[in-house]
Amino acid sequence: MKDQLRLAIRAALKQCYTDGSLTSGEFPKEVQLEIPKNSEHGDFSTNLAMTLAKPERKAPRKIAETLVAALQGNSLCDKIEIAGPGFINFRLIATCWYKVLDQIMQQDETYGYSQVGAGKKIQVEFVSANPTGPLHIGHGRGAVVGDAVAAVLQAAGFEVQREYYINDAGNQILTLGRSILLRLRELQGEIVEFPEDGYQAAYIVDLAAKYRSEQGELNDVTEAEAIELCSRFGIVEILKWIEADLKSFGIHFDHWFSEQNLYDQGMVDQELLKLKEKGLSFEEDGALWLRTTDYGDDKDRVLIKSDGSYTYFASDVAYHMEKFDRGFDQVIDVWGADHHGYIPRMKAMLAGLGHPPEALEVLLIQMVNLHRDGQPYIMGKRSGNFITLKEVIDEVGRDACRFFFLMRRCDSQLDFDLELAKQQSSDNPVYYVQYAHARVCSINRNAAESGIEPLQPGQIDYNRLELTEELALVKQLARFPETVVGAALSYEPHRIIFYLQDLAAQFHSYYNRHRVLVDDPATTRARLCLVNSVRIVLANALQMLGMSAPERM
RNA sequence: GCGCCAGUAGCUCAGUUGGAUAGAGCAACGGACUUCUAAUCCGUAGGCCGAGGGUUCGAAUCCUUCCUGGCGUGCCA
Repeated sequence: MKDQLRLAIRAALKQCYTDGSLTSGEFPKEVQLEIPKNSEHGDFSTNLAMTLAKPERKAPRKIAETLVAALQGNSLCDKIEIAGPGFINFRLIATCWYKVLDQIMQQDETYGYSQVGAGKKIQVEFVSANPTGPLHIGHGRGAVVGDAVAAVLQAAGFEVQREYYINDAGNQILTLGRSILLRLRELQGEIVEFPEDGYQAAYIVDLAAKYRSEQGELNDVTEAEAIELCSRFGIVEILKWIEADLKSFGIHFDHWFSEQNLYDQGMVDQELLKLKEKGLSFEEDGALWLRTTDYGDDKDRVLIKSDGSYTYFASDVAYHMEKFDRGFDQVIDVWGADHHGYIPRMKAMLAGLGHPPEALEVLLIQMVNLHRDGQPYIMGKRSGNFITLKEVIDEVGRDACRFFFLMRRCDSQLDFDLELAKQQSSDNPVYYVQYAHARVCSINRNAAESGIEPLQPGQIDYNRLELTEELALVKQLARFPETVVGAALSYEPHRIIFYLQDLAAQFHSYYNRHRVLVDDPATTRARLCLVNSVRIVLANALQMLGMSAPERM
């Protein structure tokens, strides 16, 4: 709809240039069309005349008049007006809008999906929590946002890969193995001193017990081998937990990428060599450094420490180079906001190796503050009230959980109230949206009971939809595809959540004011078509974001 | 000190990437179930968009200087 109008405006502008009524020959890269907040200003509005004021050296309103004259007689609009400082406001013919309903009924579960990203490969790497413990609430937000970003991109036609990077190398893995081993020795009756920097949590004891019952005791191996065995066992078990949690959230990854594998394949050394050959790295104080300050970082960064071990940055360099080798046009990393200091060095590394820094987009996920009944819920790792993601999902349910995580822009902090999220009341926006869907389904059941036949394309008389609320609903439905595209291109899935709430509100209001099933069959059919279009859009949006669209509530 | 993010109604937040009179949900107050599900709707009230300066036809949005909160600033992960 919008695109058609945009084309018409472009054509009009071109005509003005050829007939000489406008002279600058200036063509904006894109004709800006917006939906005015105030519906009296029409369906769409453009500021074109104002942007042309400077090159044309004429008053905006004069230019607008010229453009409007050229636009007369096109088949889309029934009213074109000049307003304010030079806006051109368009009101489309109602029958134009009603075509959207045909489109929705016809496309059904594919309505809202597009091909704007066709041919582009994007990778979204998210969660990537260390396999040293269960996922917590903060991981949950990153998981849902990452998954939703991926889903929205897919809906816009991009080829998307979801990837989980497993940090299964390095110090914390040693600590994990050591911690399990010590607990295992305890179970074997030894008295051990548990170090401060070990993992204290109870699940380590569980892992030790499981090791003991499945693998037996560890007596005839060296310390190093024992730690190694425990680490590997722990990683596998914990990854099983993580995968199960994510699965209960409806999230699955296309690819699990092991850091250790990067080392085993020699890729880290290979990439470090490349950096050296390009003269980007240097040795100092017995360590190997990357000169990231050449590309805007405020400090150079260590790749290999003076004791010969690698930093995480070293494997991250190799990992990201490997991502681009796989042919992605865009790589998205979803990180906790506390890692933001890492971005400059990553971008510097990419620039040094000849990749445009924009090819990596880092989405920072701000903190989640847990609340219960309005009171902050303090989580100490030491204290007993540490709450895992699994417990949250079990308590509030998958749909509510996902909805709450998507309700905010990801770079603003999120207050998550456990009581509110599980409340099945009007305070809870999840049910508000789902209820709208269930209501349409209920109308359909009633329609079927009273013998109304299923809708046939072509037998619907849209002129029966003459109420202003009905036209407004149709316009809202027409906005869904562009909302999805906008959410995809800006990596902002929360836009769809707000769209859903707006649509549900409009529907509930309409439902309360007017009956769908009325005496007149033609009106009934037209209204059934309208509310079912609402149902389809609600279902598509919910489904896209991994939530259910219940038929009854 | 430096860097990143945020600051919009009493609370939690949107604001279509610079557009017209700044919006929604809670909370408050007053109404609507004999009618397709009241997990709903209708109405009232609520604002110096943190503060100052700048850019222009036009700023919550862009540039700048401050103020407040969070996070970061390791040869930690």
